[in-house]
Amino acid sequence: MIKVFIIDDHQLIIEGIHALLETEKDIEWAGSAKMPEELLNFLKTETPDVLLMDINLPQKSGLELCKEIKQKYPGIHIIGLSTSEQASIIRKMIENGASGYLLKDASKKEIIEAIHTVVKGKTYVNFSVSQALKNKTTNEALPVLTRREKEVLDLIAEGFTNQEIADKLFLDVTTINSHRKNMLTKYNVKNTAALVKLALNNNLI
Amino acid sequence: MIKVFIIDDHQLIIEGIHALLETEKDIEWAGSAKMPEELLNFLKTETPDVLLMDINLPQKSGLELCKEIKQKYPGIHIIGLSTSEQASIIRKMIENGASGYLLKDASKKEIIEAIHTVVKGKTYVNFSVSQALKNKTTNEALPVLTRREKEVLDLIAEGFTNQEIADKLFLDVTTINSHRKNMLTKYNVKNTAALVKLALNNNLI
DNA sequence: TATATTATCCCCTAAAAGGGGGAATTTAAT
DNA sequence: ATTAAATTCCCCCTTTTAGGGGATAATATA
Repeated sequence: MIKVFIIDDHQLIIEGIHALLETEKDIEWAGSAKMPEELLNFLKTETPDVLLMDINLPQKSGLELCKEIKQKYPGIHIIGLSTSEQASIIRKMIENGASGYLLKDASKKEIIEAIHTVVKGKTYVNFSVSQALKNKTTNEALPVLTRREKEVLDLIAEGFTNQEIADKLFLDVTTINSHRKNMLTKYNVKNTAALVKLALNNNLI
Repeated sequence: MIKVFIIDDHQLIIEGIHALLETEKDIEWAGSAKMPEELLNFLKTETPDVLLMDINLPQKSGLELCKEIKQKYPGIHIIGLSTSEQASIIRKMIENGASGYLLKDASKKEIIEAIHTVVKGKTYVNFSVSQALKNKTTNEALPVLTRREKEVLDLIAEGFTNQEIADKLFLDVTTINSHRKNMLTKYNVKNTAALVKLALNNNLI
């Protein structure tokens, strides 16, 4: 019997997957959690074989949680669950110890296949995901914002001008402008509007 | 028997809800769709009692689809399904003819209750949603983007200048600039960066 | 410690956006 | 049929951003 635990902040998805797996004879429902702490508490007493993990958790990022769990309990096979096809995120999940990655448009068949694959110690990614990984080889992981850049970009997105930001941060206008231009260059976008969109779509701010 | 149809772009959610409802004796699974066209095709031959609709569909906004369905098939009771707690969106769904609204963190109990409620002609919103509606009375509904404004804003967010947008849409630069300025005024934001942020945060684009 | 990155500031010019008006023509809704 | 809303275009002028350079000090990081 494969013991499967799920962490997802949406009750409906938990119950939906529970119902999906219930018909599988070799899969045992270990339980579910909506918050990272619940999961960590659970793991103190019990150890599931497979952990399905939504990577868009509200409090903690799935990436960090994945890393943490894998360090403490290396025996647990983690399958990331998300709507995101971002190659960079998927890669990072795998780097952080996940054994698999499923998009939420996976089918029942795929999720069961994934569970069976990872308990054997193999890695599973479903078709759409592997497509995403292939198609976006060029699409490297996005550059990271430095602390200052994030600070500036936050204020830009709130509608402040370079001058206003400079005043707030007690810096020169040219400094703010440099940061702005650096960000445009490093993310390869044409102007601030596109920068803000990219940043919001990728949870940079 | 209550015939329930679901439209959602995520296969896993479709199958999860399917599995959830399967144990209910008075609920019959009418089918599912991932795209609006599939749904519209289905409705040409059959008529479900309840339509569960994810409002964050990729192609068409749930709001429009809801309106369209209700006009053509007033007998169908629509329940909006979403992760968004935005009062403005929920209100608009109801205005556009939805009989209910469920967050994806609803439980099995709630979804079944919702189905039973709406077929009686009543309106159902789950606890979290009604809380959201109450708490955000101050949070007025955001102005709506007109079709043209949305078109322009999409292009602005992609990084095009007024001139480039004008060329694309075969309009004068001043027209695009007017739209841009109108949007700044109607959403009461200081510049394009803030406009893009607001639009993305509220699913306007 | 040597090297790379980050953060800060400076110059210049051209392009784009923003702020204030106004006005005519379509479209949609009552 | 008559409003109301949306779409289109125009003026003037100022502020802000973008693009091209470059330079120096402060932190990390190997």
